[in-house]
Amino acid sequence: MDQDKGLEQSDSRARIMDEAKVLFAARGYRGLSMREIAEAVGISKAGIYYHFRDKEALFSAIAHRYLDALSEMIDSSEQAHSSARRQVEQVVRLILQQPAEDRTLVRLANQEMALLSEPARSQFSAAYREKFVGRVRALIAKGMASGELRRLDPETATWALLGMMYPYFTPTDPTLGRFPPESVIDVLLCIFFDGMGLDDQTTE
Amino acid sequence: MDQDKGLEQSDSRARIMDEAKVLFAARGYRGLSMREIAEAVGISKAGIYYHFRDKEALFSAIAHRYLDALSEMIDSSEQAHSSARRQVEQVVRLILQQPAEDRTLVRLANQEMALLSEPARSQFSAAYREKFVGRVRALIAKGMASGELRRLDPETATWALLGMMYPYFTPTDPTLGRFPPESVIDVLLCIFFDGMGLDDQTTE
DNA sequence: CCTACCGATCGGTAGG
DNA sequence: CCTACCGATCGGTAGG
Repeated sequence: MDQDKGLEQSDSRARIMDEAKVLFAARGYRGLSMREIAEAVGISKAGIYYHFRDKEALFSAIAHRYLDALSEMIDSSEQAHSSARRQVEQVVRLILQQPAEDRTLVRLANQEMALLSEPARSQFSAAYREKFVGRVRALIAKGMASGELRRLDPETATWALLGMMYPYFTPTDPTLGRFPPESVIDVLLCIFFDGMGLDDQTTE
Repeated sequence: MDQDKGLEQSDSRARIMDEAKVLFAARGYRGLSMREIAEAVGISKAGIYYHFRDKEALFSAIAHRYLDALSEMIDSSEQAHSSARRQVEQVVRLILQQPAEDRTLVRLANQEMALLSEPARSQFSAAYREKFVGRVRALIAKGMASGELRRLDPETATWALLGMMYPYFTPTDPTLGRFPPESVIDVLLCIFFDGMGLDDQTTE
């Protein structure tokens, strides 16, 4: 009985988060009402407030759960590959190979977080660095230290890499919203590691 | 007299767009009410509806005006430099040297456009390609044709370049929200043109 | 007839 | 978890 209750509660909570995740990704924080989430889940609006203190708590739970998923991708990349460059490459592949509704959470969490309260914002910001950006930065810095990568500012290089993935985090553009094919991922990695330049064009 | 009337109307319209631009950039489309815009401008809410059919028309006008500004940046880059590589470089510099409230419009327009009606969406999407993305793509394609740039997929390369600038289009991150220093712009261009790689790490 | 608005309020819906 | 609601505020519009 107690087990059943526990399972049911967790199940409801997870179902709310799963439904809301997709809807938030498509419509943004303010563009989605609690009523619509309730209808999608098939419960009453008050039912959501039983599992989550308010709209902000629901959104934050989805964002933090996704940070844990990203952190696990970095774990697996670190275990499967030895060189920093391969580890970075694997992280990029794992992120871009996610279904579109998951990929968009990177962008969503960061941008819509500006609409939340200060405690929620700073808490997410800290977790975002600790569980994801800081770890990617550490991989890149390690590659620079070992001589695999050029010694540029690691922070800027990290954001350049993450930025190159951003166009695939938005479902807005019809030609980009779907799964990026393997060839696109290869091109992005190729540009990041080897660049677009051919000749030395330092003079105008 | 007629001149004064005309100037006043244009002035009001421009002032509404300027105030709303900053507020939309900080709070998103749904996060900002017409009442707040009116208060910021110092007129009544009905005054805004005299100049713009509705909220959507106001947002679209801001987005399209910014596309024209981006298009002019490309014009000036094409006139000032001969090589495709330098032209691309100049476009990147002009975009990132804009004040933060202008830079964020790239991201804002694209993402919040999903909340608008289908006609507004498709109209912006077409103008976005015609006036900006398509022209950047053309510069990159020209560089590939002339042998200045590696022959990768031009569309993917364009989005990689624009993506690298995206982290500087969001005021969310405190360490990135402000003006990117010249050195950051240099690092981005360095990575795009020359890449991060040093050794050949094709084996695992 | 025109412009550039204002005070007040409409029908609905938000988060709680 | 539901039904039944609230204070407030939403985008938009009336007559003057």
